[in-house]
Amino acid sequence: MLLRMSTLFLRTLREDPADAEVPSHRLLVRAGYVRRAAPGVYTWLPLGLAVLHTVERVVREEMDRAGAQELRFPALLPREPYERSGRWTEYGELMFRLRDRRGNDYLLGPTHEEMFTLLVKDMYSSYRDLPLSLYQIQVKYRDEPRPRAGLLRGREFVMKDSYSFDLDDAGLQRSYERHRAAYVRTFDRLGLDYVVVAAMSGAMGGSASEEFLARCPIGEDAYVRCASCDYAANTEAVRVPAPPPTDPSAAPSAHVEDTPGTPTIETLVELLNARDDLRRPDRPWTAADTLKNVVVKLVHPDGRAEPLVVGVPGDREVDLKRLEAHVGPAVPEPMTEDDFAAHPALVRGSIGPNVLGADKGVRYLVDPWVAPGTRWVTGANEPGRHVVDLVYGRDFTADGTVEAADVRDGDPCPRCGAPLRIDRGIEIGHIFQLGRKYAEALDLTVLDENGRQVVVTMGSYGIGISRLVATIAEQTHDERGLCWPRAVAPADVHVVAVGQAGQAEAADKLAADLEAAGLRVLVDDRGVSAGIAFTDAELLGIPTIVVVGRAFAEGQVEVRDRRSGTRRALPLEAVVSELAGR
RNA sequence: CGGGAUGUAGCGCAGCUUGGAAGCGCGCCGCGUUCGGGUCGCGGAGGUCGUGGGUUCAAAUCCCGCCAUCCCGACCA
Repeated sequence: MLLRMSTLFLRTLREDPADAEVPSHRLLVRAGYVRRAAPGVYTWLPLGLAVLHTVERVVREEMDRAGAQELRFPALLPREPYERSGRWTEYGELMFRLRDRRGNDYLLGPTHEEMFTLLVKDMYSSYRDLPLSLYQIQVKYRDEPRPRAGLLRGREFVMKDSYSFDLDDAGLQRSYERHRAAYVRTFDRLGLDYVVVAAMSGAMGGSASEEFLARCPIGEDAYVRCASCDYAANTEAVRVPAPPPTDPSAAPSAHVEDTPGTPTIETLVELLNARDDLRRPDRPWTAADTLKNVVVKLVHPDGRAEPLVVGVPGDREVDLKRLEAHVGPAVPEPMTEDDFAAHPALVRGSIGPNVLGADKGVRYLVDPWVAPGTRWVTGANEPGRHVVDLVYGRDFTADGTVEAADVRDGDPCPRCGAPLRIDRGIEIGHIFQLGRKYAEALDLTVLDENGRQVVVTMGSYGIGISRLVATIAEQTHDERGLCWPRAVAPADVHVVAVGQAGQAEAADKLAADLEAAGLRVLVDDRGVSAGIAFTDAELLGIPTIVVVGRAFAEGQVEVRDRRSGTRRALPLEAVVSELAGR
């Protein structure tokens, strides 16, 4: 492959586009790899498409190696399968819907579990056909409420999705492990810095699930990692270890106290510490001794809304993202003034457990930090009064527990107790053990060796291919521009000619020789000034830059490494063997 | 959906406060010049000032509505 910049469909931009914030987005647009077509929708220009294709190829090779078979569904899908699985409703606004001239409903596929399941149901009916893994690399559509950061969160994006079909749980486990191994190989080959973390299965349903997160400060996912053991989890999926049980009989009976002028946790703690009769003998009161009952509105997919009260320690916030992972597909939202007006029993700022509970019409869940035997100060359901020494399990109970309190840097590891470190990442892959949810809904069964109908168990596995392009750019760029790893660069060598004493001709010949030696070559034959040629070469980010310039008169060229910036002189005739022999 | 900001030439922006002939830089076209880090000079092409209404002799500028985009929070590959 030989690309000449004089004819390549490319225009680099000197300035950052106004709508781009994160580095990968800015650089991919400036370097002429992609262009925005609509919010969250991008056009792939020749160089960008080359990178996309390379990433696809690596993914494809590893999926094939893992024994999965490629096929491809349409992006335009009929309503019916999604109606059957319940997702026509569950997916809500996130789904692009359209109608044909006859008034039939269609959608642009946000994911394809239904289609795969139905296809296998159509074609297979025996346990002898299993196990089976199928995949496709395809464009997905999701009407994201907020597309962001260029390719990182688009409304149209390229995804590799695969599905495994097994007769039993052990088979599913094997298929899952194969996919996991294939993902590790794929992301290693692409040169990514990533972690594998425990995840919630979310809207997909099912049980075990892990995410592959590329470490990156602008990532949208927060995860924790244990400093001492190998525990790692998305913050949504962290399980807080229950505090050691305390002896409730050691606590005095609960008593209501007048606490005027304490609208906030902070003022309440201050007052508790200031009152001689309430002061703790062992240590001062802190916000962590208070129980905060936060009201949220739980909105169900069918539009129904109900209040839900979540009890968390007063020094922590309710993390709506974590909460949602446990109450999905319902979505928790903050309460509005109107919502509070509809529930006069809930006195804002003073909500106590004795008015809560499913039996009283308001569902009440507590975070695991609120464990049996723990002692709390909390609201007494009227302004200016609080209950002290209220013991969970003795004085009040909830309808259940839910992991909802925010996770902090330094929180104990659920496995070994060492402090957790919190960090951010970009979700580049997600693997699920779906189980039988879709197979049951769509009636995918096979006959086992005894001739009995058995429901198939499934796994679902995704890689965000277009997102990977941006993620790699994000992890590898520097202040001068893109800086591709060799495995995904749109070319191997960028040849630049500067000067007029025959350099252009020599560069062109060198480029042709490099191509003949099997390298992918980009040559800057535009005849622009050296400054422009060098700056663009650094912006485009091809790993090796060869300069045919000043030293050409002595038969020398300069070979630069884009990443390290190192430069060395080589005789012109040695370049091909040197670079091709890499 | 809540909060913040922005819409003026292909791109990046000024002009708006205080209404009075649409500007600058980059890019693009032509001629010359220069040639290892965005050379310099001369001459050009290119704009319904997001949109609808209002005020006014006169609106990019003032007022009202709408639309769009970006950023920050709740969703996901």
